[in-house]
Amino acid sequence: MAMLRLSKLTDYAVVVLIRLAEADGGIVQTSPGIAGATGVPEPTVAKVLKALAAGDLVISLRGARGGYRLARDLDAISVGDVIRAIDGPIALTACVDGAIGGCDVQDRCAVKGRWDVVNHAIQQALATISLAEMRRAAIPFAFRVPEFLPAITASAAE
Amino acid sequence: MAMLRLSKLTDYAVVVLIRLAEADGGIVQTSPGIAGATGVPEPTVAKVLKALAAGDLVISLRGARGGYRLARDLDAISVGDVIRAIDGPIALTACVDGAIGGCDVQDRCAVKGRWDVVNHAIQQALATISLAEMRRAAIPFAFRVPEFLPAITASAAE
DNA sequence: CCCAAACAGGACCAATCGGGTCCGGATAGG
DNA sequence: CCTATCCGGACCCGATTGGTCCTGTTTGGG
Repeated sequence: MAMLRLSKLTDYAVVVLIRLAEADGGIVQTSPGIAGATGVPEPTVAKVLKALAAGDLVISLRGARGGYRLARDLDAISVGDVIRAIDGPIALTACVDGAIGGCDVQDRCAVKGRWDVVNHAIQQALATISLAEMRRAAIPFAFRVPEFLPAITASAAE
Repeated sequence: MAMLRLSKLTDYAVVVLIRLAEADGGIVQTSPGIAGATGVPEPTVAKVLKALAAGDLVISLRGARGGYRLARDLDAISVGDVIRAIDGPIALTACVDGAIGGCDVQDRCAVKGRWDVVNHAIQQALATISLAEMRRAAIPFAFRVPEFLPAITASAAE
């Protein structure tokens, strides 16, 4: 029903990353700790953290007293980075240029590289928004105003 | 694997719409006719056409000698329109502001309206690109080289 | 020196969703 | 009046995702 399937895992990733930022300063946090603080199930948190670590968005400290730490400031992490770390590379259909196989109507298919343009526009839009902006846009429940987006309209204009 | 799941049905929709435009001028085309011309299975074409008609992108003429006709010029149809007609409203997760129910951690969920910002940016990007532009970016079968798409990088970059 | 805590990296299962097909009903032309 | 064609469902199958678990491996503390 929705096209922007960021899969809910990505949503959790944002929650986890912001939680990680709120108690930053080099302080490592464990998976169960973050799970308890965010309400996300522990195994899921662990899975998300692993993907985030593989994408170099967080640093993992192994062993006892280990945990996770932000690799970069939230300002340096874009939404596209998170999506790419969780859901893999951002591509449109199976019909995109790098597709392996599956499009059975390739002979007639008139949309070979067509979506690349759209793809590029999306990626640029995603690269524009940082997690810091998303945290800023998150209103602590009480002050939420439906259509209030100060930062983006100016910066994402082009 | 891919986040921009425009589901392939949307891809077909673009093919069908462009096919519809190539023989426009008030000439109605039948589902099997379009299917034969594009290589897309007939039932799928019919399904796509229905969704397109429901989204007011094409006009359906019922009865014998009936068929489909473009409702607007390709220049007036954006990619977002097509996606919205096929995949429904463009939303990110089930966690978006208008979600009915499903997010079980709503109490702790710190990303209430956060994705709306990203969502808006995406929609704006999709509204910018028209089908006419996508047709322009398509290579007419002859210049198509399997692994090598020289024309796109040059012509679409502009 | 040994044990506990915590990450790594898989495999694995269940459920949801999308892709695709088909059928009866309505409608308009011949 | 008959036929061709669209309409609007329901329906099934496959794929993908969400979520869980288990077995190492590493590191700090007793």
